[in-house]
Amino acid sequence: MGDKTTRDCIVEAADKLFYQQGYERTSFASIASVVQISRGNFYYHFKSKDEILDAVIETRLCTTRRMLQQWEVEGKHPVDRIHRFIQILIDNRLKIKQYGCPVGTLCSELAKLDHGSQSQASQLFTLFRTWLRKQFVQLGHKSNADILAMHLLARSQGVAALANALYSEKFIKNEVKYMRDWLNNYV
Amino acid sequence: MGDKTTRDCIVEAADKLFYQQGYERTSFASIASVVQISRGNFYYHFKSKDEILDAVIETRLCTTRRMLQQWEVEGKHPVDRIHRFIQILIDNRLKIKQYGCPVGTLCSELAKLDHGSQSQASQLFTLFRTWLRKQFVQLGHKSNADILAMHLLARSQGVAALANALYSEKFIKNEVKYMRDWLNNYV
DNA sequence: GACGGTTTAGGACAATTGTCCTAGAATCTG
DNA sequence: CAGATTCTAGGACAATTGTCCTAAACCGTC
Repeated sequence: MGDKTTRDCIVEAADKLFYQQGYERTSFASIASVVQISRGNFYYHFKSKDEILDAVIETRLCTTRRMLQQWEVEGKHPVDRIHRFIQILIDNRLKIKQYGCPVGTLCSELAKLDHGSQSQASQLFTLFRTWLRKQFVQLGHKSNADILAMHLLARSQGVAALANALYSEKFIKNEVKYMRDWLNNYV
Repeated sequence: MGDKTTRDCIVEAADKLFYQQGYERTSFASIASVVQISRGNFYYHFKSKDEILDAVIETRLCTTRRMLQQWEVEGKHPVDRIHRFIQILIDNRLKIKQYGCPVGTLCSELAKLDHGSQSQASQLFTLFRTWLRKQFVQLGHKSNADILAMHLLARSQGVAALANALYSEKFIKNEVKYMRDWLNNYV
């Protein structure tokens, strides 16, 4: 476990399991067996299961913010940065075809559970939305930058959803090529 | 309940609840309270909960097949028929923003549960895929008809997923307009 | 009205769930 | 070393889950 605190280990394991099995499906027992702590020990670190979910979302928000910031540094041109966004579909294609998009599937599950952390989870989308919009604005699309950002976000969501349902890697590659062409023709 | 059999009532209620709350979340008790039968009575009609799921999927497959057949009759031109497909996003926009796409969310949940009926559920997608492909073939796109079918399917999935996550009706309308333009420019 | 198959109600079952409690171990502080 | 604080283990708790069982109600047929 290294030098990470028990709390961090719980959040890390929960993050992974929530993605792979879903939030509700993941029990305290299954997290405990991964982290190797007793079931009763959770309640020293978290008051409830919902609180673990909040911590997981918070972690994901931080990670995503950092990632987007990093992309901002690496990509010289806005087009390069948007291409970097599209690239995550390729990079994560194995996990996507198996578990779908971590953001999309979590939001979908929480919506069905009518869970209170729903709006927090959707902030993950907002992060990408705002970031993409910024890039499109820099490309001169002031009036419809948000439309374009949402469009690209939806496209990637659709790719993830279908690739997961049909368990197809090839489809991801097809669509990514399509998206790249779209982007290059648009700017 | 009319003259429908108890079995039909169970499947109907389960269908609705599976969509609104998810498969795992929906308990026998909650179905029972809708159909107004005792919990123990289920096992006369179904051997297990999985069997109810199978029946629900089977029903959805039948309904979808009928609907696609109907569209085939109503739409004179293949383009009209594809537009009819896009139109479901508008027709079901209220439910979509609240619960997502019934096909997409079910497949996503079953994938996470690693459920045996996963492939059955994804047949729902295949139904649309085959139907759309057929329309594109009739439009003369022989070599990439399947690519186009999958593309449109993914677009609609993405719209549903995002509209659900951000609870936005307006976004659906935006994207539908976009999809219609795409279709008209393509053919 | 008596019979036999179909359908139903309601409770029992073990397992699992999230939650809570308490006693003890570990760690830090003086 | 003594004491206080932080952390942990493990069991108890009620509630809920899917499943199963049995007896009674229903219903058409003789």
